[in-house]
Amino acid sequence: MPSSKDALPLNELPCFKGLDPKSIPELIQGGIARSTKHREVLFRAGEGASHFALVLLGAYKLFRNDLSGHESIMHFCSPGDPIGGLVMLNESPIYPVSCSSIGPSMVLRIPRETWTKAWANNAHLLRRVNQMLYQRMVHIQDEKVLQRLPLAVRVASLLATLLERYSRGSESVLPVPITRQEIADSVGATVESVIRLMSEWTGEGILHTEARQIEIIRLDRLLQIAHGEAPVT
Amino acid sequence: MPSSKDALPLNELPCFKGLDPKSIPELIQGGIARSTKHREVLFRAGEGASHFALVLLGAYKLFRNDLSGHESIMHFCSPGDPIGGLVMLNESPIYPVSCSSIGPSMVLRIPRETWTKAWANNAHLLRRVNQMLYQRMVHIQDEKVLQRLPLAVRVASLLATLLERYSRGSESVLPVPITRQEIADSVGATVESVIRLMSEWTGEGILHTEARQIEIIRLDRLLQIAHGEAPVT
DNA sequence: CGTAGCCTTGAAGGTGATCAATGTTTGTGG
DNA sequence: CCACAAACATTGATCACCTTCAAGGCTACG
Repeated sequence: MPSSKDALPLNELPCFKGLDPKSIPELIQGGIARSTKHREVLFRAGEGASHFALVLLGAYKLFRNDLSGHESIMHFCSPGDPIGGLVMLNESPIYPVSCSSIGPSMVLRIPRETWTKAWANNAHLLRRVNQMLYQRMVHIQDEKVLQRLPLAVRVASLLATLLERYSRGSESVLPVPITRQEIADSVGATVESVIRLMSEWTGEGILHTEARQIEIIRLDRLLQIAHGEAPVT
Repeated sequence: MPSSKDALPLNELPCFKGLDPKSIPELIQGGIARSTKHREVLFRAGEGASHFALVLLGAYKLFRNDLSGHESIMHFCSPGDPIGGLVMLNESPIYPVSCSSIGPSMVLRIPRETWTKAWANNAHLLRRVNQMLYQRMVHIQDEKVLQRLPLAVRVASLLATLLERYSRGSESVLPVPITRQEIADSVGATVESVIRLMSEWTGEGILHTEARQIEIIRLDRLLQIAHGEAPVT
């Protein structure tokens, strides 16, 4: 067992919160902490799902490729997020999405066996998983509602959401090195379009990018744009 | 208790399949079958979720409205689908979507109490619900992947999916009166664009519409379009 | 028989895609 | 530590797809 497991406050992860700490070892039995480098692939859509995982550090993206190979990003995972927890329910589970890390990251990789043994019959845990799934669902629905709105609205929404979810405290810098390509893949647009928008916003002092770290200087204005109240330029 | 409840083979609904038939009455305690007319609203996004429901007959759409009031359709529900089952897990649940019927339909409306009493601690049922939720998630992800592809691909995909999901047997007519506006709201486009496409397809003998019933004559060609293999016109 | 909901068609215009070229940063191996 | 490659960022020109706006027709139903 890797020592890192003890070092991390597992019982503070959202899906374990409130549980009897003594029951946790059972839930992560066979779990191995795995570090991944930037852009390293954890698994690919279509592979058999032999493990699920909990994000410990960094960030991961869940995505799929369309016919022409373009990536479509479904979700950005931050510490505490379960990965592949939902697919475990199936008999012969197959990952519906691919997963790769953004920046150096770490997951706790837990064999499916542990799921069937310790999770599948624990109503409390199942409700927890359900709830996280529900939130992810609402989130993806939020994005769908935005589908018809102008690109500026979608990008502004994404950035605001990421800032809210990722940043601890009142930090205004996204702690994850997200590229403009990834932003484009997430909102369903091209890099060029995203760049044009963000360049404009940088010029207006709303954003600032340094070493791939995106700083949101004027969250208020970004939210205005996200809500379609942007003053006509 | 309405007599219709006994008339319907509840134990054949996907979420009850395989359960001990004797346990079912407990699961639908307080449930009332409710008929709804075409376009009747079952609940609105933002309302407190006092009930969940199972679709018995007909169809329902789950949707949300964007800033400017446009509808965005998240899901079409067919018989057996649970409605609002996921949101039940929250403390003070609030519907994340609105729901209205398409054509005359019927649901079994079950009070939240029954959920907390009979469902919340039943691991088997929770897994079932989880699984249906999972499928809905995969489906909405499928749609997101299509987001960047041409409208023709998205509409063709939707029609093919609906046919597959809704039609019993090898029927080629969608048994639900879906309007072009609803198709547009589902794929994130305007009515006019959808009409132009479908008119063209009707001209080519792929589709046929009569009394708002859409018949898919050449599923093979529709699938070609959906897969981006459409011969250049 | 009139209204409401749905379908249709046309013309004009814009948002964002595509293509192409170039600059910049990061990472890697000799 | 330098050189080279790979990944990322940027800018401009052109063009297509789809939206928007407008007007009119069809069908169902109270």
